[in-house]
Formats: sequence, C-alpha cells, structure tokens
Amino acid sequence: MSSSAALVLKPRKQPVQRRSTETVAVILDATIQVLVVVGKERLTTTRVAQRAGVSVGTLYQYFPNKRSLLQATLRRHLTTVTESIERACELYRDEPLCVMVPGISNAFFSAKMKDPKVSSALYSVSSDVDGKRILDELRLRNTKALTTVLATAPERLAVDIELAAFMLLGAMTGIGRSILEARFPAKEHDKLRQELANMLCAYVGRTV
Amino acid sequence: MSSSAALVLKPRKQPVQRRSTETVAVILDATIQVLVVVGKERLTTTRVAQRAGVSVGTLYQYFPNKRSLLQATLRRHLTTVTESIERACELYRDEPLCVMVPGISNAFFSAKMKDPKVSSALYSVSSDVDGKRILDELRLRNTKALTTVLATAPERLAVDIELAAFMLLGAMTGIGRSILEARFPAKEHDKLRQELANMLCAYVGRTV
DNA sequence: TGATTGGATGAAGAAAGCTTCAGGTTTGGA
DNA sequence: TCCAAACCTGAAGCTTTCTTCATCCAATCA
Repeated sequence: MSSSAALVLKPRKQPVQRRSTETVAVILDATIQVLVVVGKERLTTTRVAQRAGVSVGTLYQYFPNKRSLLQATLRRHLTTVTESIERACELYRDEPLCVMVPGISNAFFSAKMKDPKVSSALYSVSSDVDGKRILDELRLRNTKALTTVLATAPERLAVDIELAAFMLLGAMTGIGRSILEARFPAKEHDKLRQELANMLCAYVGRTV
Repeated sequence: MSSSAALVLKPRKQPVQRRSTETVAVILDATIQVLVVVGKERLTTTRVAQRAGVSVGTLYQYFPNKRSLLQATLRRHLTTVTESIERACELYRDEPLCVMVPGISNAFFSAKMKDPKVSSALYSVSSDVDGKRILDELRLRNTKALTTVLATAPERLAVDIELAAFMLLGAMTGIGRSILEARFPAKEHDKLRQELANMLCAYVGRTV
C-alpha cells in the first residue's frame, strides 16, 4: 500500500447521478479526440479537460491519474473490437471453415477500420506498460472465442486448434495494423478486407 | 526555422576520433538496455548516460535530444531486420514460391526473435510520432524487396504482386509481434516459425 | 424550503527530467 | 614536447505537466 498503490485503476469516485455519468463519457471521448489531433506525446490532462469542457479537477475526480485515463480509453475501444469478434464467433458456430473464417475476419476488419484515425491513434497507448496488460487480457478473450468456434467446424484442422487461433489472430491484427499505419485510403479497404479473408482461408484450408 | 527546428535528426557533432565513435555505440547500447530494463516510460537521458558510463553532457554532444536518441536506437535495430529480409530476397530469387516464401519468412523470424526482449522493448519506441516515420521508411524498403523477388518466381500469383507483398509482410510482422507480446518461451519458437511459413505458403500457393 | 450529498472549479504546489555550458581532460599531429 | 582540437563532465536552470484542495454550485429528499 505504498508507492505502487498508484496503480489503482478504478475511478476514485463512481458516477452516481446522471450528470456525472455523462461527464465521464465526455472525458473519454475528449481523450480520443485529443489523441487523434495532437498525439499521445502532447496529450495533457489539462488539454483533455479543456476539450471535454470541464475543469481538470473534474477529470481527476473520476480518474486517479493520467495513466488510468489513457487505460480506460484504450480499454473501451479495444473492447468493442473484441466484442465484435465474439459476436461473429457466436454467429458462425458449426459453419464450414471457409465460411466461418472469412466471417470472423470481416467482422474484425470492419470493427477495426470503422474509425481508422482512432484505431491508429490508440496504438501509441497500447504500447505502454499498462496498455500491454489490456492487450494481453483481450488477446486471451479473442483466442478463447476463436478456439471455441474453430472446434465446432465440420472439418479437422491440420494443426492444433489453439495454434491455429493464435496464427489467425496474429495475422488479422498484424495486417490490420499495417493497413492503418500505411494509411491506405478507405477506397482500398474492401479489397484488403477480401484479401485478408483469402489469406486466412487458404491457411485453414489445409485440412487433413 | 523556429520551434519545429527541434526535429533535427543528425548528431550535433560527428564522431571524429575513435574514442567518440565508441562512445556513440556505447550510448546506443545503453539505450536499449535501459529500454529493456525499465521501459520507455522511465527511460531518462541521465539513466542512459549512467548506464553507458558517460555523463549526460556527452550524450547531448551526439544526440540533440532524447527523441533523436530513441530514433537512432530504433533505426539501428530495425535496419538489421530489414537487411536480413533483403539478403533473403536476394538469396531466393527465381526459386519457386514454396521455397522462396518460407525462406524469407524464416529469415525475418530469426532476425526478429534473435533477441526477444530487445525487439519487444522497441515496440514502445516505434509507436511514437518519429518512430512511425522510420517504420514507414523501412516498410517501403521491405515491400520493394519482396515485390521484386516475387516477380522472379516461376509461378504466377493469384493477385497483384504488390498486394501479395504487403499481405505477406503484414502477416509476418503481425505474427512476430504477437509472439513477442504473448511472451512465448523460446522453446516454442521453432514450431511457430514453421507455422508462419506454412501460412504464408498456403497463401501464395493459390496460384492461377 | 432547508439540509445533505454529489459534482465542478482552477490557481498553485511540487516533482520530474530535459538540456545547457563553463571549464577540465585526452588525443594526435607537428 | 607542445598545442589545438576533440572530447568529456555534471551541477543547476528551466520548462512542462501532473495533481491537489479549498471553495463554490447543483441536485435530491424530507
């Protein structure tokens, strides 16, 4: 309970009334906006508060420090992507691999590319010490979901299901990141989405 | 030439005598070590200098600011990986895809996994504003090299060569990153390397 | 309507770390 | 050997930004 107690993640005060619940959401949105506009390097709590239209003090009422603010923002974003994957996994249960895999891949792609600037800006947050924990956590959820559906496919995979899930996820996120970082115009996204699905299909197509 | 002049990348002084050339190398090594041990968040120029066994002043003699120090460190590392890819591209020219692609993939993998902690630690640097420029630059080199060899393969690819090169690179780097971030034990690396090659092979195996 | 709790404010304290610079040391050629 | 250039030193200035807290406003309920 000494110095490392600063790692507390929870807001120091839970929103009770409606007003403050909105305030928290506004602050989180502002964080993303500041991140997109000036980047993580020049993001300051004062700037975020300004953008949110509240005072810094208010911000610190719900987030114990800058870190936790960034963490919460990242988590909120990545969680939507993960949920998207989970929904797709649910949806394509029992389907053949050549239907299931593209379906999941496309769901991921759409979620990730919905707002390229936001996804892109958040990469800088995810590479921090705390960001990595969040990534780990969500990677686990994704892997679990994928492993589970893969097991329901009628075909038998050429390799260990867990390994396959890991590879698929790695390729998806990696190619997604590359597309974002290379700043492909939205026009090209459809082609890329399709090609990603093709690659993953080819991979799982190597059935026994 | 006002405030943004701080983006200068070049050392403010070029090493002339042997002594200082060594000093620069020592500082770069120390930077990686500090990065690995305490992470980018807590890396300070003083700490780097200390680790390098020189004074901060010396550090600032060769690097105009902290940014440029980090940039130089990142560039040195990524360049070795890129050169590894380029060598492999040279080596597998004219080979069939099922030889060429695994060859290149393995070369990449080995270079990236040679020192997992270092590769891993540098991810936090690469997501900064300046780091992105370096990534862009090297991504371009990699894409070019890959595109060039792919064109020499006896088979015809099912898609645009540039697109294929991009996808292959994205999958390689993405899976590489996932492996690093998930902290797989070195024992598993061989299996993973093999599986990566398999995936890429399956992808390019879709010949016309 | 008065009391109580929740919510918001923002100037200022405090810490942290980057960067400078005046002065000392080493190198290597003449 | 001697000197000029190259190199190194590190305490301290300076800036930046996080974070606090005393105080005021708003909402809810008896």
